Amino acid sequence: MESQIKEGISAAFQALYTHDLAADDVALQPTRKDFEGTYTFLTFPFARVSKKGPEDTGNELGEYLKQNLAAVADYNTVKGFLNLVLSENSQVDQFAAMFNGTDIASSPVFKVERKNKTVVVEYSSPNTNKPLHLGHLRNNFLGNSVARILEASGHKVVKVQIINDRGIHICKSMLAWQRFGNGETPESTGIKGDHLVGKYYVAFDKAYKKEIAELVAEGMSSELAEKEAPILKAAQEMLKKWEAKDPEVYSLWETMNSWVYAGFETTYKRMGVDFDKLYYESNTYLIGRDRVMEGLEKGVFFKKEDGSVWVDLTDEKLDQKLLLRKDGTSVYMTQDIGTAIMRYEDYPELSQLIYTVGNEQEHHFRVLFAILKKLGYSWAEACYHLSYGMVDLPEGKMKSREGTVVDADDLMREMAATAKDRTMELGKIDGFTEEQAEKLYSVLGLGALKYFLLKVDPLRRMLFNPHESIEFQGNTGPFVQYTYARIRSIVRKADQLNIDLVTIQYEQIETLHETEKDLIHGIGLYSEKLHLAAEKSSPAVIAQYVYDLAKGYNRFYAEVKIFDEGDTEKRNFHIALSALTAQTIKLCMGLLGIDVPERM
RNA sequence: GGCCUCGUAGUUCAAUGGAUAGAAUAGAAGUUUCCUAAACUUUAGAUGCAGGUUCGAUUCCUGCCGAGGCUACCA
Repeated sequence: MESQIKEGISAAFQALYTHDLAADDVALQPTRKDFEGTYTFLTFPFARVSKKGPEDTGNELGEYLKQNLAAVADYNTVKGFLNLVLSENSQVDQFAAMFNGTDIASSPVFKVERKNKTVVVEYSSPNTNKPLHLGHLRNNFLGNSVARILEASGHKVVKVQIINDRGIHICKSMLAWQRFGNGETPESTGIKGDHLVGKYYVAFDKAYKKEIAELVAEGMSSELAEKEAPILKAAQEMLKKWEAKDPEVYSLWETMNSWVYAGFETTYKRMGVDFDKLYYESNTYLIGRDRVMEGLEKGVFFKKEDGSVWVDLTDEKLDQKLLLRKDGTSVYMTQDIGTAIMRYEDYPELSQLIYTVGNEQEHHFRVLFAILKKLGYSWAEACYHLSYGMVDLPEGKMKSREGTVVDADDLMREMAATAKDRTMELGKIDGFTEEQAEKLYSVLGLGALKYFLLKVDPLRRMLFNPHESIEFQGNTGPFVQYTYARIRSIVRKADQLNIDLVTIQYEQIETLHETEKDLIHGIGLYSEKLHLAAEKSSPAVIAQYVYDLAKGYNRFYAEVKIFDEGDTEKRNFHIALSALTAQTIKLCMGLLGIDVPERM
């Protein structure tokens, strides 16, 4: 539809002003609600071409389109705004072309052109010393949704994560467990593995702070005390032993990590995210170290007197960066270099490598990409940091050591509980089995949470109030889910009545309700929105779109009698339009990783 | 100090340089005779401040004020 109009405007410029304006260069925008029309064309920039005022230009173009384009039934011009009113015929045609019964995949609007490109999308990538929290939820939902969006746009997508399983943080948990753990295990305590390990991370911090306080009391400066606290020294010693593969340390490390992985697995499953390939820092840091040593030999990097290895990025205005400590151990950057190289070796055909990581690490990734480039990897250009804003609480930033984090497992559980309360109040689970009801609560709670976190532009930092943020009314996941469930109810009824949606006589439908026009137009925007979302790596585009669609449907639902309609073809059309809307909603919610219920 | 984000209704979010700045929520008033009121309708309410570019600025530029992040031999 849109391309028809663009062609028409292009032709009009040729016919009226003998001016070349490629159809692709015609910019159309949606007509504002207060004016009649569907598409609006701005004539301000073309006053020079037409040698007339914007309003006259609009009138001339409008008249030409009305005469020569069947789709344009009428027009109106306000200042430089040419509003085009579509003919009802053309809109019915547009619907007929989009609707293909229940077989959505074969519908032209939803058809996907497979591109021969592989995109690697990284997300989650937690440390293994503590459980996942609210920040990880935004990360996982965002990365997973972007992967789905790219997949739906025709790319081959590989979902990966780097598991930060080595380093000083896990040594802290290990040390604390050794000293204070009394042999506790997830089995012995009934505590989920990731939470148990997290408990000892907190215990370490407590002991560390206590030691600092004691040293300061003995007269040491707090700055020095932070470095000299014996328990920290012991953790650093443990890291060295780990890198030397000391059997006792290594075995404890394997045990505690396995607890954490079992815990993460449960959480991911509940979140509805998964991965195609996992990378472990304990493997990649070795590659990173080798490549750094190679770079050192080639003179890309340099060594300081104390033996530490650095890269000089002052030419890129990025300062110097440490790559290997003087004791030879690796830092975060070292392993990230190795991870990137491994990924490229695993997927040499990749055209993009997306890192879903918070905006606090923007500097880190600028440095990483600059280093990869300096090492001569042409694919460094294909690396992209999908940065997103932090999730803040009303009292400020979440701090895991101060216990102000919102735990992912707790939050998901609470969401489902709220969904249950709400559903019970409304008395909507007649005929549900216990199992179906529980499933529904989980779908609704998770839908509310995912939608809440995804509807905001990723770049923005956002506020999460645990007690107020998640609603089930208005611009929310459950609102969209409810709209879907309502339509499914209609389609079930139509099935019972043996209504045939495939052989609708569209030529008998001569008039359309305003809400029907809006819906047809809205559904037609799907592929445009999908591409925009892919281009911007922004699920928020999809969330806004599907909300508008659902809202439009609810208006239709309230204003149009769907079954109670004398004209059989019209009735069938109402149902078909409902069915196509439901299909579109399901598809969009799928892009966000949100399930839709058949009943609620 | 330097670099990077961001300041929109009471609150949480929208707005490729375009019309009278959209939603949701909280507030006020309504809607239940096909289909699910987790819905629909009406109403009131906002661009931090000061300049500049433009026919036109929430959007681009400059300065100021305010919030956050980065600037680790943490990850």
